[in-house]
Formats: sequence, C-alpha cells, structure tokens
Amino acid sequence: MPRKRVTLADVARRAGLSTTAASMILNGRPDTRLSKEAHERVHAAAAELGYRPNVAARGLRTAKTLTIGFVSDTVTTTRFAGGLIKGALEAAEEARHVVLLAETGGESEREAEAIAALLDRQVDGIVFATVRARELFVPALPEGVPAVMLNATSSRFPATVLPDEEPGGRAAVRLLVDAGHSEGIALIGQSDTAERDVFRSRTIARRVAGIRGEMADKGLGFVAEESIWMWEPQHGYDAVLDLLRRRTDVRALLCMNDRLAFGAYQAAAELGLRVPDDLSVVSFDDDEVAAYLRPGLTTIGLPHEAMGRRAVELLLGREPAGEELVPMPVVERASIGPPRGR
Amino acid sequence: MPRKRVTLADVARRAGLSTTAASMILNGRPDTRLSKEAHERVHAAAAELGYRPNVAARGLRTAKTLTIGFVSDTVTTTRFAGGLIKGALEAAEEARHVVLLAETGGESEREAEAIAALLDRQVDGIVFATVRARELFVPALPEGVPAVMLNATSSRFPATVLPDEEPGGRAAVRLLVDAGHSEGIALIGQSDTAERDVFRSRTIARRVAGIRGEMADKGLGFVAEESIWMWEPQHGYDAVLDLLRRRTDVRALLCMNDRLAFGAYQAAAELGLRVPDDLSVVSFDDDEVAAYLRPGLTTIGLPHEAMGRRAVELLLGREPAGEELVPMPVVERASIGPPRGR
DNA sequence: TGTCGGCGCTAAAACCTTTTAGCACGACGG
DNA sequence: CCGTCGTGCTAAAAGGTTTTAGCGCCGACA
Repeated sequence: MPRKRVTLADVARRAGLSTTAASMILNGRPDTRLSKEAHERVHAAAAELGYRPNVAARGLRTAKTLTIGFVSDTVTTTRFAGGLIKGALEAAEEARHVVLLAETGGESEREAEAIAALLDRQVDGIVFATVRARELFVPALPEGVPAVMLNATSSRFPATVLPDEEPGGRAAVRLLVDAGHSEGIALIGQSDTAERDVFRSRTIARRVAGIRGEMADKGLGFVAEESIWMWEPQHGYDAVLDLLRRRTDVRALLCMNDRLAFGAYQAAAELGLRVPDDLSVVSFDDDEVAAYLRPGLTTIGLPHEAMGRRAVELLLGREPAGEELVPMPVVERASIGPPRGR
Repeated sequence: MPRKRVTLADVARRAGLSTTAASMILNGRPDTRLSKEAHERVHAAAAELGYRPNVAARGLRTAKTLTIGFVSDTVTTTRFAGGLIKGALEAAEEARHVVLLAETGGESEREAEAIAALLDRQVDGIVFATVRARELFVPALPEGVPAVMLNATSSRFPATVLPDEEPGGRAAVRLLVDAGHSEGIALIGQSDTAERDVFRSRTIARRVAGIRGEMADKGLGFVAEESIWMWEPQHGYDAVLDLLRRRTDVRALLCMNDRLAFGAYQAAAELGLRVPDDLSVVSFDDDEVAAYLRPGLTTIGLPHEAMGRRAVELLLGREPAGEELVPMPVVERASIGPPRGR
C-alpha cells in the first residue's frame, strides 16, 4: 500500500495539466472542451496512480458526502432491525452510498445526540427506523436534509415505508378459509372487547382491520379471542393452553405473531394435539423460528429487507414523499391442514 | 432549524477574535496563552450560536474523522452480527465516534469495494467481523489505519477478539457432571472419528478441545458422538431421533449449538421423553430460541455484545495488539437435571 | 546597550476538492 | 482593421477547520 494517499494534484501533475482540468475530466463534466488527448492522459494517470477521490474533501465543497444516516431504536432485539438494515445497505451500495449507523435505544436524548453526530458528518439524508412500528417524534432537521421513516411514522416527515398490513391480515384469514376452516377459528393476541381504544400501533391496527374485514366478508366470526399484551412465547403458551382446555371446538389459531405461535405449538404438544392434524396455525412475521418449528409454520412475512431497500431508494430518489406500503409475502409451510374433529 | 450551519468564523466574529483563537479555545489546547475573557467570550458565542464543528472539514486537516468502519460478512443471518454491532456501536458512542457499516456477503470483490468506500471517507480504523469465526483474507490497508478482527482471524492483523471457547467447552461438561451425569452423555454435532482433520474453525476447535479436556480430566467418555455438518434444527432433529431410537442409555446431550438443541428437543418430544427428567440438554450460543424453549435451555453463551465492544476499544485504544479472549457466560435455565433411568 | 523571552493574539498555509472567472490566441465576419 | 467568438486551458476562490509562523510591544537580564 502506498505510504501516502494519491491526490488529484498528483494525477494532474503526472498528466501535465491543472487540477481543474483533471477534476473536470474525471467527473465527466459535459460542457467542457478539453482535448481528447487531455482526457486520455488524465485517465491514464489516474489509473496508473490508483487515484481515488477524497470524499471528505469533495463533500466539503459540494455538500454531498454520499453517506446516509440510519438511526434505529434498537438494532439487536430479534433480528428484525437486521433485515431493515440489510435492505438499506444493499440499496445504498447500489447507489454508491455508504451508511452511518446509530442506535438510540428509544431514548430521545441519545437520539438527539445521534442525529447531531450524523449531521456533523454531513450526511445526505437520514432514515429513522423503529423495530415496533410506532409514531416517532423526530426533531427538525436543517433544511436540505431529507428524512424517511421506516416502519415508523412522524408528523414532521411524510415519507414513510410500512408493511402493507391490511391485505396481509386478509391473506392470513384466507389461508384458513381456503383450507376449509369456517368454524372454530380463534384469534390469539388481540381482542377487540378487551382492548377497545387501546393503541398498539398503526400497523397492527391495520392488520386487525384486514383480519376482521376478511372474516366479515366471508360471513365468519371467531370462536374465541385471547388478549395478550406481550407477544412472547411464554404468554402464547399460557393463553393457548388455557383456551384449549376450556374449549374443545377450536380447530385453527390465527396468531398475531410467530412467537405467540411458537408458544401455541408448545401448548398443543402439551395436550397431545398435532399440528396441523388437530389444529391449524397461521401467524405473522416470518420470524427465524417459523422455519425451525415442526411442522414449519405458515406465516405472513414482514418484508423487512424490501422495506429497508425501499426506504433508501425513497431517500435518494427525488420522488414525491408519501406513505409507501410494501406487500407482505405469504410464506406457506405446513401448519395448515383441513379441519378435523377432535 | 437555522438555514445555514454556523461556522467557526461566525463564532470568532461574534467573539471579536480570529478563527485561530476560537479554534484553540474550543479545542482546549493547553499551551495557549489566550486571556481568560477571550475564553469566556468564545464559549459564550459558541453556546449562543449553537456552534458544532464541521467534522468533515476538521478531518480534512487532522486526518481524523471520529469515524470507524465495521465490515462484516453478513449482518442479518440469525441476530449474531446484531450483538457484535450493538456492542461496537455502544463503545464507539462512548468514545464519541460513529460507525460506518458495510456488508460484504463474504464476497471478496464486495469486500474490496467496501474497504475502498470506507477509506475514501477517511475512517480512523476498521473492524472486520465474521458471523462464523474464520480466517479472513484482508487486503493491506494504508498505513496509519488500524484494524481489528472480530470473531475472525487474519494473518495480517494480529489484533483479534474471540470468544474464550476452551473454558466454555469445559463449563458445559462441568454443568452435566455437577448435576450427577457420568455415563450416557452424547456429543451432538461433532465426532472426532468422522471429522478427523476437517477444519471447522479455530474457535470450534478450541471448544471441542475444552469439552474433551474436561471429559478426560473427569475420567469420562461419550457414549456416542453424532457428526452433523449443518448445525440447524432439522439436522439436530434427525440425528437425535436416530440416536435415541438406537440407544436407550443416553441420559444427557451436549449439543454444539442451540439450534441443534432445538432439534433435539423436538426429537425428544417425538419419543415422549421429557427434558430434563428423561434427558438433560446443554449447548452453546445462547441463541434467541434458547429462552423460548420449554423448559428453558441451559447454554454457554456467545458474548457477542462484549466482543463487539472490546473490538472497538482495542481499535481506538493504543494498547498493543494481540488475541483477546472474551469469557463465555454460563446461562443456566432448566434443561439439566439429575440422571434418571428410562 | 543589545538581546531575549513572555504576552496575547493573528495572517496565512495546509488539507483536497470543485467551481468560477478569465487568459491568450487565432480565426472569422463585417 | 476592428470586434467577436471559439478553443483549450488555468489561476484563484471557496468550503471549514487546524497548525505554523510571527508581529509588536515590554520588561528583564547580561
């Protein structure tokens, strides 16, 4: 490796031209009238010396750093944020951008710190992501710095990328109906009567609306609705175990997420019920565990990677901002079967 | 938000001093002999204007950007990298640094691209991480740019952070022995006879050495060793199901990772065996699923977060480089019990 | 009497790039 | 012969910071 980084001046010197000329040629400015051979000499010199422009110096002049900031509340819990980040990273890479990562842990003080740190580095834009879709209060940014919300919303920034939950909810119901279920379907994790007027999140509300809408369209109703606050396996286990002991007419479970479904599997096993023979299960997220379960869990996936990608495309593109809904994929595995007596 | 960013010149002007003076005062240079009141005026002006130094411009002069690069092969598979990144992020934040993330997917071409992109942004150092600990071929970096390997090794860079696998392996064995197991212990995922001379990774080799060392010290041997290539639930399930059908004297499973243990749980359930009454299980990683299983899986954790943190501390500190081993925590849950007949 | 160092500060260079303004020169139209 | 235009290129400024070199004055010291 060279001792010193080679600079534009080095290239220009070697080509026998001014740095201005070298700059213009390397940046392919259209209106210039430098000679053919000047072009050749500069390109040759740059190649021979292995010249790479200093992005920091360029940024100083142009106020563009080819760098975007990604601030999320949590990067680690589950691998949710991982998918968002991966998609963002890929889209950024394609646009020859690079991403600065910052984590806030949900604390607004750290968030302010993080934003300032990013701004100090002259980022070209910022995407704000949350792991559980929610309204985020984001301080104003200096003008000229665009922002897009990822799996979150903000009154300040209209550009938003969210999963398209309503059709997702409908799809889940349809999977059960198409398999022949019409009675004995229980909803796990959400109960309108128990949670009336409680705010979970905008996206969850839409998911529920989709589910109820599709049930209504088919003229169906749930045989039971279990309200669960924390959507973790333990609570899914408790609630489903209780439910299945109380009622013997439950044939299918519509779980609000995969971790609840995970607990439901455990409860079913406890009672000697087989999935999907005795009990069909469908849920949401396409979490890592969904593939590990046996039989594999059929689920409506959260399209994290696509969302992350879309967010930076929106940030970098000059499209008018708005709410963008990314379709949720149906991931069919083996947890749904035809209804059977028990 | 202000229309234009306030610059050092603005502060100096308002304080009635030169930018030089303002710079010296704000940076707290020790040898300077500017007056007390000059200090006050400058600090007051900076505070009133909300001045923040332009890190890019400063970096141009000082060749320090308070930015470090984090290049990993995969950011998303499992949430492994997530822990590494989180630790790194926290340590960086404490040192007022910020991290530039790049992903290579393991392809050396993308890696070279990523490194160049980071270097173009004048990062102060780079940490190279892999998800599965392995030797990484890293191209030379320009001098003055330090690097540390995280969960990976490189012949070029001696600074390395790895989990301390040998004691980890010993601890796993000790957990079983302390619970009273001496016979009927099976090793799942690794078989020396089947995999002689096969290279998995440096860390896995040490884990195995620890396991065998401790077994030998206690005068014990495995009742069976199942070689498994892909450490995924499906394969754990297949191997353990087969094993438990073949032999009825297996009382404890030492699994090479939590996903294999997950499969083992499923196999045990299939055969009507209860964990830990009929079968004790211990494994490695403290993966997310370990807490979801019932009973909770006792496991030797991979200290990802501490490793990530240590890596940037090493990168930023001026300590002499070497191999640093981070202790693996014993995470006791409920999957180990006293041996019992079957 | 000459020199030296301390004082409190500043002008200018340096970092690397892009952008603006313009130079010298020849050709060409009127 | 004068003005204009096109050609191929460069000097210099700009962007925001840090660093180096030094200025003008005064008191102390040899």
